Amino acid sequence: MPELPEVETVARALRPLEGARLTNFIVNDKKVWFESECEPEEFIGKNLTAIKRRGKYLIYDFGNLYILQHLRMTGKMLPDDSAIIPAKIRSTNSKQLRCEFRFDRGNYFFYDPRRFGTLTAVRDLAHYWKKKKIAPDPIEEESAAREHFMQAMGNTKRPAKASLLDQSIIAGVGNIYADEALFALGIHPLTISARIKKTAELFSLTRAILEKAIKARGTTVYNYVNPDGVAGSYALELKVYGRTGEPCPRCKTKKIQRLVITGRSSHFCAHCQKRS
DNA sequence: TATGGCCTGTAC
DNA sequence: GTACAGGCCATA
Repeated sequence: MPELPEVETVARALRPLEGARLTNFIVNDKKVWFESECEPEEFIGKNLTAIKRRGKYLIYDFGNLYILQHLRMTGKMLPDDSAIIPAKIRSTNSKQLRCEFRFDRGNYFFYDPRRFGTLTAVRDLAHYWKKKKIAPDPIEEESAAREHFMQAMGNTKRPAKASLLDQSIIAGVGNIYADEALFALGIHPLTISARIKKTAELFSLTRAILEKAIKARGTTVYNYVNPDGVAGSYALELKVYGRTGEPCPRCKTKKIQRLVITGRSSHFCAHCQKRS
């Protein structure tokens, strides 16, 4: 479920592990160890010096050697005694418990029912972001991210919705916050990106929505995401996402519509969000 | 640039 | 049973 605010919430919850030593590291699902520059065993015995984030990636900094974790749709980091992990999964050595981090300060499972999540070991972060075309983080590197966004948006004819989901244009935005940002500014999701006049405002508003969602500890739609088992509350703030058929909260006349754009569902108000 | 595939679970 | 799910990658 995680977009930037959810990943940030996870990073904050795991931050007490900074300074801890990784005493063991058990990979249960080989598929999780993706495009890595070394074997998992290389991390055993190392100190976790910092936990950072860029876009939707969690960064475990082991000092010139990093693990990048992507939670994709259903990935969660949970303490090994978490009640969120079903007993069935626990007792069958399911691959859904993708791996286990054992720190001298506590053990964590990477629990991921759909098994889309990944762990990637890298030595050179900057090189990795460049290779994967991940834009600067809109929260951590605001001005660089804004500059990049302005330039990239002016350069593409793709629909606004597709651009907001494109991590090479803005990092960390997924389907929920993309729909919310376009609604907040009254931009139709099919508007050609380069034709948007309020590009600067779109960046600022998207950033503001992400910040507000971080304060709410993220959005929880189907189940819990946070390592402490507490649900995020931003779902209460959603204006259009998942509200197909409900009256628009702004004009209160038209109903929220659903439209598939580049394979993903978009939610919007045809009255408040006109194509320019 | 758009499409299918990866996986499993849940809602209808 | 069918449709759908917050993301990304490989492929055409």
